[in-house]
Amino acid sequence: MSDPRLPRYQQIRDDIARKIADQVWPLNQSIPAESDLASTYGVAIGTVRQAVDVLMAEGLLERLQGKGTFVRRPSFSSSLFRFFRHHSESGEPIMPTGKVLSRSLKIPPVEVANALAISTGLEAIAMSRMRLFGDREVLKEDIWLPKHRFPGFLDLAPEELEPLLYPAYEQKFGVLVASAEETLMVEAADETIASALGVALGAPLMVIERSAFDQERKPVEWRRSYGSAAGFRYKIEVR
Amino acid sequence: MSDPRLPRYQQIRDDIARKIADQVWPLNQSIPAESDLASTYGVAIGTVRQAVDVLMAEGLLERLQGKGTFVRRPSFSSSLFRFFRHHSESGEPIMPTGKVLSRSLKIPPVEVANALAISTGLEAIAMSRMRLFGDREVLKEDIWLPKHRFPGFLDLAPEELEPLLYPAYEQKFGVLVASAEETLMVEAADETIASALGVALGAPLMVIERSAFDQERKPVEWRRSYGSAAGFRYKIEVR
DNA sequence: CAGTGGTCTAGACCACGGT
DNA sequence: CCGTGGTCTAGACCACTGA
Repeated sequence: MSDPRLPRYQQIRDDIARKIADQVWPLNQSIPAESDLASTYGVAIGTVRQAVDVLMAEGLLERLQGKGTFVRRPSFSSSLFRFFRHHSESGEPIMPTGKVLSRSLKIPPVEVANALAISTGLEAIAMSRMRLFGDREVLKEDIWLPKHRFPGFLDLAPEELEPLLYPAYEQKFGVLVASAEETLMVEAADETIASALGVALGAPLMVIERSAFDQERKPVEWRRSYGSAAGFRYKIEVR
Repeated sequence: MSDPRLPRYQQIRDDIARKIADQVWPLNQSIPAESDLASTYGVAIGTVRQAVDVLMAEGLLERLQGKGTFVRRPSFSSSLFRFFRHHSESGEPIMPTGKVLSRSLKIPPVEVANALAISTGLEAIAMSRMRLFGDREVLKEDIWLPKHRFPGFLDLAPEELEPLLYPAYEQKFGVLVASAEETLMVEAADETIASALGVALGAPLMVIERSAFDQERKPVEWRRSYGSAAGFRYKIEVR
């Protein structure tokens, strides 16, 4: 299974997590009943429940009494789009889309290399991207990826990276973004950003730096997003 | 105990939570061993562990193997000061202080009454406050409290509300802030705010609206904070 | 109704901390 | 060494879901 020095329930957690990652148990489907798992793993049912508890806390599983235990994806991705809400005429939030402008290998700035936990001076994948609400350009993004986690990334067709990146990370490279840190600040628009977003030079910009992590909390992406501060709303639950 | 229709472990959770609130088991001290609790409550040890699991997830208890289970306070209050970081010359973050400018009873706007879950048209406690880093005024705050949770609030000496409000809420009124929702947006400074904070008229302001909740998720405070967007940094962990 | 997760029992032994 | 929490067992019965 995994490291045999770990507690049984951790080993079982790892095994279930792998089966989910390998889509042996696909998204939104139920996994075997806890009593079945207990007998296949040869442990008491309480031990299986401990493993499932951990996976529930991680957002990979959801228990529904009387129905079963279901594979879920952290609702995370939706929560990453809390900001820059633009509403349709009917008042519903619009799902933002993304359009990749360029991709290349570059040596990242030191702070990016640190954020990605790669040695300074080594190349990484650099990507420039525009986020759209409908046909309105609302967000310009500079994105960096550690190239060892994304082999062949530059060879992908642009369509494979649209409309959203995180599903592509998961399906093409098995990289699941499970958590992130965001830092928000306000800056004045310089000329390139102003023209890209169609705001006045010097207009207040909301700038969001995000470090994204996988489930082992290893960094898998760093990005910096720029958007007009007008109409910006960022809602967050604290603790 | 509490509602006898609830599962035993929930009743035990409530009883432990009450003993913590009443300081029968004070902050940073250990509570009785799980085996002791099991015999006093007359349940199996696993049931006590379930109750403690819940309280751990809520941040009220911390287990230390070999030592015991200790009463903690959600590290929350510190996390509320992530924003507007100003650094001393040595680079250490400075703890902000607060100075209450005025307190009175007023009828709050509808959206505040809703946020506090009180009937519209009823009076609430209104408070104006300035936040300081050292002797620099960096944040102006308008705060609303439901008066039934804070009897005698207007009679407190101002010193009892300084430097921080949440410890005063807890010690004087037994109101523990356990979670909050914050919404961030950027606005232009009007004349009163501009002069209060010493920024130019129309300068970009970071505006933070916060609804604070107790452990039953009942609203206990609503506030709106204004600060200059220059130098603003807000760091948040997502999911 | 059968099958699922939710609660609970009454033990056992292990790992860690401090005396 | 003892006392703490951490892991694990092998059952039991309850509550909910859907056929």
